[in-house]
Amino acid sequence: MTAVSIESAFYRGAPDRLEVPPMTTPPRQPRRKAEQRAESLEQLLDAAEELFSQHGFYGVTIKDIADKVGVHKSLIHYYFTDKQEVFDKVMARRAPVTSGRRMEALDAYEAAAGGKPTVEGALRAFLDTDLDTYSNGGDGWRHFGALSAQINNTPAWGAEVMDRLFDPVVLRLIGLLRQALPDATEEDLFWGYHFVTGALTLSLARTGRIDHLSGGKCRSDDFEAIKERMASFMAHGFIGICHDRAAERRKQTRE
Amino acid sequence: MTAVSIESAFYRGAPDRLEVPPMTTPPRQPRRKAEQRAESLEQLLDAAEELFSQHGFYGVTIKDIADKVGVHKSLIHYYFTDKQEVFDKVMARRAPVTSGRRMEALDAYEAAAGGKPTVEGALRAFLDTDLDTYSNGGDGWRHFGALSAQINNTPAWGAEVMDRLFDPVVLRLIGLLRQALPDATEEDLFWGYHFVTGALTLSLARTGRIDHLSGGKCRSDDFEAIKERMASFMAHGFIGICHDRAAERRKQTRE
DNA sequence: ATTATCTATAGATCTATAGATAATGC
DNA sequence: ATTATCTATAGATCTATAGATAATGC
Repeated sequence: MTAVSIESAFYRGAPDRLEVPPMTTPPRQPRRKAEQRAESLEQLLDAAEELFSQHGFYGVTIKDIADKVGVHKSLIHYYFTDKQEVFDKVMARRAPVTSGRRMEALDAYEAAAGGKPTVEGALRAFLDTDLDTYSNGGDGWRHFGALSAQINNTPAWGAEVMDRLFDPVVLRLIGLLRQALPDATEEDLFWGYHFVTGALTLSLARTGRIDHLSGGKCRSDDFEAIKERMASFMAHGFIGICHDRAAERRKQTRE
Repeated sequence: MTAVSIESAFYRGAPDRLEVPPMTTPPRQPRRKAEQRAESLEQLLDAAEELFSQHGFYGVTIKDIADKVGVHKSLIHYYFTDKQEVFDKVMARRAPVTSGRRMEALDAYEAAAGGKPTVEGALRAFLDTDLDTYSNGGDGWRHFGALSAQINNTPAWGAEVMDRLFDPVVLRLIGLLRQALPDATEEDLFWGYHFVTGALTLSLARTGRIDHLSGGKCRSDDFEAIKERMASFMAHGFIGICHDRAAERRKQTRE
C-alpha cells in the first residue's frame, strides 16, 4: 500500500521534467523488504486504531495489537519505541488528512461565494466534507472517527496535540461565519462552534444510541441522514441566537 | 453523609403517622461503624469518580483509588467485589439523580404550558435543569459529568446500561417536542435530539478546548454562558429543519 | 550485510485472596 | 461478636530488552 503511494507520488510529481529522475532508477518491482515493512506497519496501525477506538488507550495492550495482526508482541517494539508512539502514529496518519480536506473545501467555498458566504454554506464545506471522509473511507476511517470522539472528550489523552492540529481549520470556519454574521459577537460564534463540534463528535462515534432510542427509525451509520440535517440545523441555530441576542442587546441599551 | 440522608428520609416519610416508628428507636448519635462505612464508601467512590473521569476505566488501578483516599488497596475488595463494581456504583450514585430532576422539570413544564409547549420551553426544562445540576453540584458532579461524556462516546464501557436509564427522560422530552412541532417527522425529532445531546455531552466534559480556541473569550466552565445560548440555539435548529424539510417535501409532492 | 521476526526472560505491576490486627457493638 | 482495615502473598499479565533465527539485499 505504501509502496503504491510512493510510486503514485513519484509519477504525480512534475511530469514535464522527466529528464531529471530524482533517484538512480525507479525499481521495476517494488522492493520486497520496504514493502514488507510498510505492510507490517500499516497492519499494526490498523489493528491498534480499531482496538484503541473500542477500549481506549489503557484498555489495549501491546500484545492485543500484535495478536490481532498475528505477529509476536516484541515486533511492536521493533517498529515503535512504546505504546504511546503507536497511539501517536495512529493519530498522525489520518488527522492531517481530514484537516487538509476541510481546509481545501473552505477555500473553495470562499472563492465560490464571492465575498458573500452564508452560514449554511460555510458549515456545509466544513461538516459535509468531514462526514464524507468518515463515511466513505472504510473501516479505517470508521475506527479513527470513533477514536477521535473518545479523545475529544478525554483531554488527558493528549487532546491538546489534536487541538493544535485542527485549530487552523476551525478558525478558518469561524472566520467565514463571522463574514456571514457580521452582527454576531465573538462569544456567540465560539459557543455556536462548540455546539456544532459536540454534535459532529457524537456522530463520528456511531454509538448506536439513536438506533435503539428511535426504535430503528434512525441509524448511527446513516451519515446521509446526518448530512441532510446537520448543516441546516446548526445554521438556523447560529442565525437564531445572533438575532435573539442582538434584539436583547438593543432592548437593554434602550432601557 | 449517608447517615444524614437516612435520617432525612426517615423524617420526610409520612409525618402524619408518627405513632408507628419503623425501627426500635431512632439513634440519637449516628452509630459510629455505620458512619465509618458510609464515609469510607463515599470517599472511595469520590476518588474513583475523579480518577475514572480523567483516565477512563482501564487507566485507573485499584491501588490508584486506594492511594488517593489513603487506605490499603485490599480495602477496595472488602467493599466491592472488583473494579467493575466500583465503576458501576460510581455511575449508580448520580445517574438517577439527573434523570429524576429532568423528569420532574419536564412534568412541571408540561403542566405549566397548558397543552401548548414550545420547543425552547421543553429544551430549557431538559437542558437548563441538567446544566444547573452539573454546575452547582461541586467537584463530584463535575467529575461525573466528565466521566459521563467519556462513556457517552465509548459504548464498549457499558453505555447501554446508562442509555436504558436515561431513555425515559429522553423520550419524555421528545414527546413534548412532538407536541410543539406537530409537522415534524420522527426522524427529524430524533436527529435533532442527537445534535442536542452531542453538544450537551461536550459541555459536560469541560475540556478547555473553547478557552484556548477563543483566546480566553469563552470558558468551558462557564455554564451560565451555555445556558444563555444552548436551548435557544437548538430550538432554532429544530424549528428550522422542520420548516425547511416540510417545504422540501411539499415541493417534491408537487413535482 | 542488513532487515524482519521470534524466543527467552527480567522486572514491574495488577488483581484477588487468606488471614492477622485493631477497633466498635451488644 | 462483629466490623473495618492492614499484611503477606500467589498468580497473572504487562512492558521492555537481549539475543537468536530466518529472510532479503548487494
